[in-house]
Amino acid sequence: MLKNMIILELDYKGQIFVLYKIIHKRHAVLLFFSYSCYDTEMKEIFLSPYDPKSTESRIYELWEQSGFFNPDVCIEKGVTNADAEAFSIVLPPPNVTGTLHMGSALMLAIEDTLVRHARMQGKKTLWIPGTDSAAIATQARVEKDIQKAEKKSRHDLGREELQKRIDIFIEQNKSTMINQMRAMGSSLDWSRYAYTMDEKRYTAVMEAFVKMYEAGLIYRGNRIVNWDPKGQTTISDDEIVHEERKSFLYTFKYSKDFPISISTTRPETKVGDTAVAVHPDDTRYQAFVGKEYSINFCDSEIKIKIIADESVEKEFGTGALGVTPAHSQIDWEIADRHNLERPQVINEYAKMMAPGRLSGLKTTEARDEVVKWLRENDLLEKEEEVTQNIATAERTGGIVEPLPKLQWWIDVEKEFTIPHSNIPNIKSGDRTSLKKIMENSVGENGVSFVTERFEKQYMHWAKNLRPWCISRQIWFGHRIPVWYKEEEIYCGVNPPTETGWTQDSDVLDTWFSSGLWTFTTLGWPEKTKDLETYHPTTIIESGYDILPFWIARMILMSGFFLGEVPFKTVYLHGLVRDGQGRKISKSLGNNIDPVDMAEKYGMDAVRVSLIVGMSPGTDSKISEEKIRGYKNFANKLWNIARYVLTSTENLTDDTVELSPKDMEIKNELDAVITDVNRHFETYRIDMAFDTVYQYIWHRFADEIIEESKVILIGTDEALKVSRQKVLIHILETSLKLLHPFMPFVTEEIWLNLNKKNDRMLMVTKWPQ
RNA sequence: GCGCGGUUAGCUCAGUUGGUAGAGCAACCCGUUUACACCGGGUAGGUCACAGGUUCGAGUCCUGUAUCGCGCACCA
Repeated sequence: MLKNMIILELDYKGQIFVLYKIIHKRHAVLLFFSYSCYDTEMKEIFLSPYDPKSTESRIYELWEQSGFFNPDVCIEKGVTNADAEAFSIVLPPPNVTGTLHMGSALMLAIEDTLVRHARMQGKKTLWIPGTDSAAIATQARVEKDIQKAEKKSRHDLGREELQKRIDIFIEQNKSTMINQMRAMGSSLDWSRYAYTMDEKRYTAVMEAFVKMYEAGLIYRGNRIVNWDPKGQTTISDDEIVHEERKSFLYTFKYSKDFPISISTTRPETKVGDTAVAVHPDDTRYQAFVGKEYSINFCDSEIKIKIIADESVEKEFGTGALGVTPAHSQIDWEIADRHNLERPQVINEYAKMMAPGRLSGLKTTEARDEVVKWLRENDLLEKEEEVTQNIATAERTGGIVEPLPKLQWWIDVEKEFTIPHSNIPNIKSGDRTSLKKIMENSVGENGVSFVTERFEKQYMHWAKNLRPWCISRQIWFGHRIPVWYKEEEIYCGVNPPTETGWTQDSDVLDTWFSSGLWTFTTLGWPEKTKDLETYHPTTIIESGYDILPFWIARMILMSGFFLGEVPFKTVYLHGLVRDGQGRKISKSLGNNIDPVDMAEKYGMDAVRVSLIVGMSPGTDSKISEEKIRGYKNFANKLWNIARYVLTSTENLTDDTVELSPKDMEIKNELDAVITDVNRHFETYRIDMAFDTVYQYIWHRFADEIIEESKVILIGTDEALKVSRQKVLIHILETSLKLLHPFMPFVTEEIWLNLNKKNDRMLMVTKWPQ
């Protein structure tokens, strides 16, 4: 009778009225009669299709109230042994400026799966939640909002007022973000929540800076930096995106008397030239090496020395390089080797500082002006169109202008004595450097990568490590704990007590504090129990796009401050793309919002859709159809539970031995468990899920249950009871195996299996 | 330029130490008889990018080519 009916329940005067809509081909007939559920054994909840909406928040509340997200509570309540193996993950803190997107949803789904699995295995399991202040992005966002609403710049507001506005903005966004993480079902230990700018973390960052400064690894120096004129700040090499553009390569001479022609794509910088470099072996120019020329170039008096340097390629252009030390990274290094002057000719607003006709022009205008001048003076020899990679700032899109600036740097090559070390090949008390720490931390007994190719990428990056510029000219962030008074410098966690000191106005690169994240979240610089128990963390899980930014910096920082690696394993996931494999972008309008999708299909379906077909390090696809498919799976499971429940109600004697056939079925399930465990060990959770999914749907439901229908109407009592026992066993095991992936629906079924005295599914023992 | 990946069914992807090619979605056909139509049963669909090599045997290992993508560096 119940088949082919859509059941609508109406609660009326304490009775439940049920509307059955009987489907008969295309005709629908409505019947109306009352049906009392209260007296029956069967849980009325199973009469309707699974409804994630009414379930999920209720279940999450139950979990949270139980306290089991906190490993200390698990030990206290006897769920975990006090001496169990530790398993810890720090959540890569999502940016407070945004809402949860599919990328963070994937991250949460993967990590929660790993964490729930570990917890059920009886490990002391800690997953630390956090949010990130994302200094530059946040400040830019708030400034933009203020500019739009009030037509004011940050300078109109002042540092303190801007800070206040940012704080308000962040408070609002933080709760949205945290609620969305909860909606995902994330079993994060909220009692250990950390925010990158909270008091504890702030102090820790200050402490870290001071320690590195005292070790001589942080220094202030005038070097060439990547300056973003649009964002008015320095940026690191990693924040640069190269864009291909068409431009012209000009070949010319500085003056009629100058013996060598040079080529450039940026003629406007040539007023800052102090040398022409040629290769030492280049016979064409050897006679001129060492000569100096004074020239009036486009209204600027310049002095050009001809030098020989190995870095010049004979074959490129004319084989001679005009050296502009102040506005080119390579030229700056050449100037180092040859002790050249470094006049700055472009300022922070990308405008010319040169005298005469170029004075005050934008660089692009100056370029035209210089070319015009060259033509007028008959100095331009060649003009060819070339495609060039131009450096732009990732955040603002501004064209990066290399400039010399006084900034704070971390010296990655400088040697220091490491007091304590667990890093492979580095012993306590050894002389070492940050670069050596980075190179040695990865490999046997150190950090291992789930996807091998990222290890190669990492090593490549570590080998080419350069001085790291850590100061940023913005207002929101961890302020550099350095004070100046005339010629004196003071560096300390607390400001100097006497008057007359002014603090450095810059803040730290956001990756400086992020690098400390695995241990500042565990209480460092204090020697806490958490730090001892959970560090190094078991695994770091994040998108592969931040490998150099974050993973590498954490290894560097943890190595320096703790003498150990920050994590044992690196699991990097790919980008989430749309159903056709395109990048998700605003212009394509192909964004799929995880929270919207969860409203429609349930969070379990969203989580699983993200995990299926995702192998570590490879981009994955998400589409609404896929999510719908897994909603159906949740419902399938729901109905399996309903069937097992109704057909085992009268199970009386559970001492009966299993029939040979049922024994076989049980062994088969054990093989599935082994497979799933093997996949978990290699972090192939996509395959682990697929194994469970295939088993439940196509073996358990399609075959075993179908078979059972015959057995259960039969007359052989022993066979019947045996089968009932096996059905219950398979259902319970399935729920356990599935729980890390689909925590809500499995917990809900578990709670309705009349197992009131048992633990919640999230802390039952994982099948072995 | 240097380094690293991918190329397997119409689409998206698995394929763990070499041993008869797999899944999901889509397509097509059939199914109103009690867990589920948010379902079931079935059908069709592949020179595993190409060329060569190792091997009794290659999607899997080696060499080369094509092509798409990623990372790093940048040529002034």
